[in-house]
Amino acid sequence: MEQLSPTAYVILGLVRNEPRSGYEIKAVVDNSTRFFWAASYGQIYPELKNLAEAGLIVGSDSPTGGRRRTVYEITADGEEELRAWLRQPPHTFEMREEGLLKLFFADALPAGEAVAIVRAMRAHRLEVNAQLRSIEALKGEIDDPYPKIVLRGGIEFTQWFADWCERMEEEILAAAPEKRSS
Amino acid sequence: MEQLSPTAYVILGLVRNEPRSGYEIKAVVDNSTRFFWAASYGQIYPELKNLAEAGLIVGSDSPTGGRRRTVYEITADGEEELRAWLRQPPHTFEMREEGLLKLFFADALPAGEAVAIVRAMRAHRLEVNAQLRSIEALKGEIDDPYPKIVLRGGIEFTQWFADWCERMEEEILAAAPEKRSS
DNA sequence: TTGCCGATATATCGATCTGATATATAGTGC
DNA sequence: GCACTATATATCAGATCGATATATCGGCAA
Repeated sequence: MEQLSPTAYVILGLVRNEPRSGYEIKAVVDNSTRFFWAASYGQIYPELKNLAEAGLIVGSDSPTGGRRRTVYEITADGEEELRAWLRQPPHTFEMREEGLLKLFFADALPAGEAVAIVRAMRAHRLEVNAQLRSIEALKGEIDDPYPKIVLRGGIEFTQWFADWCERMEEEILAAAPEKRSS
Repeated sequence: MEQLSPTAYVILGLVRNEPRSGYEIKAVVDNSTRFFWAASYGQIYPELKNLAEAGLIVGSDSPTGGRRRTVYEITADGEEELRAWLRQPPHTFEMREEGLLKLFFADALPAGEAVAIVRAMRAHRLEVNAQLRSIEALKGEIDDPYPKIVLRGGIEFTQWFADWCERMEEEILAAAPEKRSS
């Protein structure tokens, strides 16, 4: 166990307060960390085994009727490992935005078609913004303040990005005014 | 050639106006699209072969002394493929921010230690902001407006993010005022 | 002029990660 | 009884990353 991946710490963090199955972890990730750190089954299940083998979590069988089910909870070693990671400076900062990539190369299109790209980006960001707002509405009662801070950050960011797209649309139209319509 | 990856279009876009070697493509990516779409040698060289095989680019030997060197340029088919992609709505929007992940789980740390996380995020964003500004200073003369728009977007975004970190630092300190020092 | 360093150039590989798919069972609605 | 969805685990091809290997070139300093 030389070095855990950030995804391993997602799991550690999510089983810290309550025991969870791999399926539940995936579901929670898809409603929370997904927006800045996604995880797929292909990562979660093997990682649960690694972490259990390393003694950072322990699994226990907890079947629902005839359907097998293993829930994991964190160990004292796991808690220590999680805190140690939290105290290290973060290393990974990545963004993949196909829309910005298209905008970057928009010169290859006839003048005026670039607005469609910023409009698509704006629409997508507003959609995510709405998703995050509905998550916020659901989670009003939780006491842990940090997930709330991060969630509000996501809401503010998607709004900022959408506004930037709007400004860029105007700027592009100002340079190619013949496409003002539509 | 069922479906090209966005990285393939990065290559198509970058060899569109001037012939470039794989090495040059990597260097240009690292100073431009890296901030929203990175590419490694492990992608670029195999992809150059795929694209050449598909007839979207053509390579020609252009050695420097005894050092072999292959530069690629786009074909008419490649230009068509690039434009067709630009007209499709973007699909990929991903972000991996280890700092936000740590902030999300900061409740596992003693009160007050969360400020270190937002400070580290802020410092990193300001660093990237400075990098982008120096790139902007170098590229003042280029006429293609779209890379400039994207670059300014990156500058504004990193600034916005740094400011958000600052606001969150104040908010966290307001909740745990005993850590005001340092 | 020799030696070293950094830039140019191509290539590869293990590890990670994604997205899709496969296989079951449980519960719900009709 | 049937269809459908949710729960639960698992796997795999392909994409990607980060690091490393190999080799040549140009410049510069001892």
